[in-house]
Amino acid sequence: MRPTTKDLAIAAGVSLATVDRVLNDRSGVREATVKKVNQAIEKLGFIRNMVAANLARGKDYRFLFLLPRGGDQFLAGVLARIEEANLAFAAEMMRAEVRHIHDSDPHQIANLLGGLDADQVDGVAIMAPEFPQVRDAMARLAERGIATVSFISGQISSAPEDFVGIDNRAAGATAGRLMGRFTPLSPGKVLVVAETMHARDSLERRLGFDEVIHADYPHLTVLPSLETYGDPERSARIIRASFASHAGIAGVYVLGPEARVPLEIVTAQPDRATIIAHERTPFTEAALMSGRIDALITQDPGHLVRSAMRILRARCDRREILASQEKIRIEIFIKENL
Amino acid sequence: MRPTTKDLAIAAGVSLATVDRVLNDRSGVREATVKKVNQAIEKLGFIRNMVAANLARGKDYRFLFLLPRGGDQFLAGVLARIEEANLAFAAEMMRAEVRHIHDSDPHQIANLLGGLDADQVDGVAIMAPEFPQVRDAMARLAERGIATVSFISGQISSAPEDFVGIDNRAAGATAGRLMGRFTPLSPGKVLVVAETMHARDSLERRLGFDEVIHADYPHLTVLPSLETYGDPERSARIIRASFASHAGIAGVYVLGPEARVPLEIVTAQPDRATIIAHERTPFTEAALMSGRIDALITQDPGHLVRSAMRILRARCDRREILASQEKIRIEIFIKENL
DNA sequence: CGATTTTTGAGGTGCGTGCCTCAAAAAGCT
DNA sequence: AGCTTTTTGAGGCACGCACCTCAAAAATCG
Repeated sequence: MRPTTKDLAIAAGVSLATVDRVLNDRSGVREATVKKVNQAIEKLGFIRNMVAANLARGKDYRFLFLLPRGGDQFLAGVLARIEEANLAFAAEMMRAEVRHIHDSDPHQIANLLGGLDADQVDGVAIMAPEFPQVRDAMARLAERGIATVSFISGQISSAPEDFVGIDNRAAGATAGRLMGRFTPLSPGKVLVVAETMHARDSLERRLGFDEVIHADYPHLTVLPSLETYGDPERSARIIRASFASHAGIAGVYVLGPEARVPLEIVTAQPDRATIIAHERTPFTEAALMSGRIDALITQDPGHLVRSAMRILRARCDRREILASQEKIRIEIFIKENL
Repeated sequence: MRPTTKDLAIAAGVSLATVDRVLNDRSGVREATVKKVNQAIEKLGFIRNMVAANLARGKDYRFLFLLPRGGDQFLAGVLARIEEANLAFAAEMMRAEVRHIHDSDPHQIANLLGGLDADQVDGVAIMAPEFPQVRDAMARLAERGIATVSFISGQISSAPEDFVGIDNRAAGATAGRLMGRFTPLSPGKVLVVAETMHARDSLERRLGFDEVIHADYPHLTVLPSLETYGDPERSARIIRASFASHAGIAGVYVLGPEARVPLEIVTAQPDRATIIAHERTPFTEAALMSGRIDALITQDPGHLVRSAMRILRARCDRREILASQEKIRIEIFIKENL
């Protein structure tokens, strides 16, 4: 049987009340007594039953996901997974809500964060571009006892353990490697399509991609990134223009999750280029199955969501996390392992 | 606030005792009353707090992993993950033990299963080859109220929801696709190395591999599988012999987790063949990083272990699982996304 | 209809912990 | 030493549920 607080009290030679004070680090306990209790914890291998603790406290964990308002399919998937996680984690007294933000309005985001109260929210997962205001607001949340993690797009300041998402440089490098190995050894050009290169994620992916191509596939020339700004028409126009002005495009790397327009244009070309895109959505999935996309570099939205919630929860409980479980993998999908 | 059993009792117009009888399906309640309570559950959206229930019951979940005695690095990784999971799941009152079996002795396995008692063990995850005796023993466990899942190597009889592991045909197909795309378009031969082709896993991987190669890469010839029987010397001998008698070996597919010997021989050849292997171990990882292996097809041991435990737990609680969380992915690793 | 059997209710105790109160003990100070 | 302040202890109630007992109510049967 696992030792309980009662056993602990006896072993430490103190009362239950004192054990309780130490465990929940309340004030009014001498250093020496704290030490006695901690030694007893060591000796007994006491593991606190957080489940009973939360029951007693009547506590449930309320988390907030701050996500961009944008409506791409990847984000829709994340939302769906949050709903799912709410069901799965209901038994553990955790629930998450979503609040949408304008990801180009740091002021609004900072305001929202500033308005959060520790007895309404226990933790926040934030997906937002980097702004000093946001970073500061996050720091102030921490001071008020609200746990935070950066979600998917990491704030540069955030420590690795506060970031839930993939290493985008490595993801780009992965795309680069596949591009190199999937295209013929003869000289060719590679098109890179992004929504915007102002986002750090895109920059990092591009960086990783270029590194690999330059180092190991010098016969490939990576063209300057095309920015669609999320506008399908502009997107179609600039991609068509690229094909018109460049002969021998052997590959296309789509940096973001919106691959529809690039795909249409590319597949309409006489010579079929290798296409590598990011994120698994109903669209990219279908394209992969039908052979229009050659490989997908993804991160699992379900894992992202659950991991964020588990990490926030661990922070609330001042617990260590199980690193191996929370490491988000850069997944490679081809038709066969979808 | 979530409704409690007390709310349920009021809503159903019965007493707490009756609610309790229904929830834990004890006898002595009329059909009509059961129905009333269930309707109230629906209406209130009552979710039973299993955490409090288990606290009250003083219950903890004891699971058993039955694993082959064999000592490959992949299995060692699984063992390590079980230890890890024991820490992570301690808070949820679950723990797992490992018992080793001779995977060629169905009698021993069936005996072991037959000797298990429902008040010592709540669930069992079994990794064993297919034998009728084992299948029958598993069925009898179920009758005695002990949950079971097949672990990694699926019993053919087991329903998909009782299997924790990957689709090996698809894994083989994935390897086939990568082999096809990673090797030159010129004619070549592909060596397949397995520990034994008597295991269903190996057969399925080979099957999936061949399907893809035959369909899409007819310039590649897949040679008959070489069986090492886990013997390094035999292994070295037959692989060397293959290289001696076949010119133009463009690729090597190592079906199992023991890639050391094949790798040594292959890298010693003048012409470097593409190597694809299974499972992530310290050895294969190092080989991938140094470029001696081109790609790794893996399943995450940590995920396998946790998933098995969550599924067994859900069975015990007669709960649905979150399918998307329990789906084991066929992962592709290259140097860049390791 | 009365006798018997089956259902149901009321209430208690315990699981491991949080959190509160009040009084007692210990420590620190002049 | 006497006083003040800080620590500590004892005990109780609560959380949501399991499980037990005993008696009362309802259904069933002949």
